[in-house]
Amino acid sequence: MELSERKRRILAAVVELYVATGEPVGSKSLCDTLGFNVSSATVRNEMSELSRMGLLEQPHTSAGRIPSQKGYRVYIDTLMKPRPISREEKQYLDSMILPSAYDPEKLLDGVAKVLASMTKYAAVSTTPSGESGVIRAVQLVQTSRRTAMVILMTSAGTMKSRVFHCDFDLTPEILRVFFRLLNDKLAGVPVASVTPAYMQTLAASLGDMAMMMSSALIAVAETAQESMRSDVCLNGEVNLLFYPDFGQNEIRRIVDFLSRPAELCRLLAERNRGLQVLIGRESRRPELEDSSLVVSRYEVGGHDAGAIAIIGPTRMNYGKIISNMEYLSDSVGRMLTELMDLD
Amino acid sequence: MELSERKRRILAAVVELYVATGEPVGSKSLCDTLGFNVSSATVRNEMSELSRMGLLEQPHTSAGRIPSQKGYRVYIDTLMKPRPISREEKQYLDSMILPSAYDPEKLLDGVAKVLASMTKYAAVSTTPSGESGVIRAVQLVQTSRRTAMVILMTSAGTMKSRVFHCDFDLTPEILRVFFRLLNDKLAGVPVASVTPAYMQTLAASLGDMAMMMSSALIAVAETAQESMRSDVCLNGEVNLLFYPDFGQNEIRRIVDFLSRPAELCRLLAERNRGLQVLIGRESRRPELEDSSLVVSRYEVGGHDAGAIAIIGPTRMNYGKIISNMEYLSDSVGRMLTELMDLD
DNA sequence: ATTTAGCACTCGATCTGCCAGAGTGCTAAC
DNA sequence: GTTAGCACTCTGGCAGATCGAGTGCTAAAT
Repeated sequence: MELSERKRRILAAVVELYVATGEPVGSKSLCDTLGFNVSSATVRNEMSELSRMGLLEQPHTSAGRIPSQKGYRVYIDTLMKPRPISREEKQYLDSMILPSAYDPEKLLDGVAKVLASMTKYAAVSTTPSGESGVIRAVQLVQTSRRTAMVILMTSAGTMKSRVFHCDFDLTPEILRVFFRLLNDKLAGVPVASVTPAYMQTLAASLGDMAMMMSSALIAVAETAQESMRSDVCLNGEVNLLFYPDFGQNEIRRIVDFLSRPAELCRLLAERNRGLQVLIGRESRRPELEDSSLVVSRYEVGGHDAGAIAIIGPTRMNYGKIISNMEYLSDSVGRMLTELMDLD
Repeated sequence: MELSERKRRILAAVVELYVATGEPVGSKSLCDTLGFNVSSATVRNEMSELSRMGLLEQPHTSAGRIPSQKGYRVYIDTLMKPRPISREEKQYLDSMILPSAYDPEKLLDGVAKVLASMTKYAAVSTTPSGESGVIRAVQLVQTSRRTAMVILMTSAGTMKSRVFHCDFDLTPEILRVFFRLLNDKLAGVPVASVTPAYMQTLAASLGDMAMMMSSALIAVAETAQESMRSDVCLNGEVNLLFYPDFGQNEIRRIVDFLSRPAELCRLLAERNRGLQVLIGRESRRPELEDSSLVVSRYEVGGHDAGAIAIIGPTRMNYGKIISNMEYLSDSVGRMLTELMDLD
């Protein structure tokens, strides 16, 4: 599997040319573009060997070569020079997400937007999952005469809120008492254990209060449940339309896949920490066999929390994307850690 | 411009057949489908006259007829029988949006989602605009040692929140004092007048407090600013891909238009109350000349607040959509009014 | 032992002409 | 006013011809 220097350069050139133009690369144009001092015939021989090794393939007999999925893999792992992100790019990314850095969901939604508009691919992000977190605090705020808001913060960096109605006028006193009770009972409790059954027993221990505040208790349970869920933010699916790589059918399959948040979430969750590139079938999702996925997990307060990702044609400018996504997922983690005061 | 009963029936049948099949309707198939006791030749004569009146048109000489934009207009205004929404449909719609009825933005986003999935067109909704509202209350909640959340409610049914950081540990006392100050100064003030300049003078009148809480003041100003904005929720753009009515080019123009929230917002804002159908060029947007727009404004607490809309090909099943959208915008209005305790 | 030039071959893309089918408009009869 | 009949028009699909890009192989050159 050792490649000669010349083969390495040829493979890299094929990938880069193909990514740039979208057309199979012939021996002639390869010679022209990369000023090798060899003839097209030599290049042809090399290419033919790369084909035999499974790194290049031909759409049909009399066409040029395109990289195989294995070819892309070798390119990414050993040939591609990582292009460090520039100061301008950093500033651009920061400036796009900073305005929504006041709320985890808004932030991740903003990240998906900027990713989509920057890469021109489809972008996905998941909000921090509070699955393994414990309740840090519950807050109660009156929002009108008979409505109030429950806000539930977890140690995993989530913050969820919900408005509820009462059928009597709320007073600061009532809320204060109930606030004490709630925090006494719930602080430090793993969100995962706040099930309907748990709330039942909690209600029992509250006596009269539980009757009055049943809508509040329901709201608390719902925010707890919701803290465990990762929201999936999807953006820029339409970008995929403009790649000739995808036909009507591929598009349908991909869009259909993207429209299933649960599966998408699972796909992003089965990655390791850090950044990972999945080319075509490597994702083990038949719907994505013609697409590539670049996933980068982010951490909040030192713990793995969520992911950002883009999905595009296998023919993708990996170099540019990887550095940007690494920076972006770092930024997100930092901002959320700060926002949630977890540092 | 009076149409004979037979012409009316023929026009209606052409619209309905064309909407159903997407193919130009010929005299023969018209005769078959609608069991008129006349021959295709007679129908041909009638159709030819409808063409002369500008209600039908022919893609080319030897094709069947399709409705012109004027034809659709006549159909919608005078021929279509409003199909009342069924109990099941109501239940379905309610069940889809109820789970997100705890927050205005979530709700409108949910509405756009259900609209898109139900109609298979692109759906848009705008969150309530607080432009003309006054501040009902400002709430402050501690969310961690050094962070707190500002929540700002307006009489227009908006509720916006923002987390801010302090560089000292917050205490309930500080927050309580600051809460009193804020509400004294801001309750009843039109959100539109809470400009940076206004906050400047407010800060001046707060003395020491203003220094300590400058990040809070900024957060308040930002929530006020944001209360005035309508957020645009967009969903289901990809649905448009699957209509043969649109070619690559039309799709590009439409998607491009949809990606500009400001214009979209303006388009929805220039409508009257209630529901309106805009066929093709009636929207006065060249990008939408091949599409139709169904907009329905909703009210919160008795005042016009926002809109929901769908965008699809001119060839659209208007009857079904109109009744559903009327119900949905009513529901949204009701839910928000209740959520914000404005009834 | 590599590299190169030359050449026959393959295959997709494009263009052409052709034909069938669907639908019309018109005319003349009912 | 309605209908049957007919000539006419236009699209869409299909078959065949041609073009061009690119390959693989062979034999000569370095």
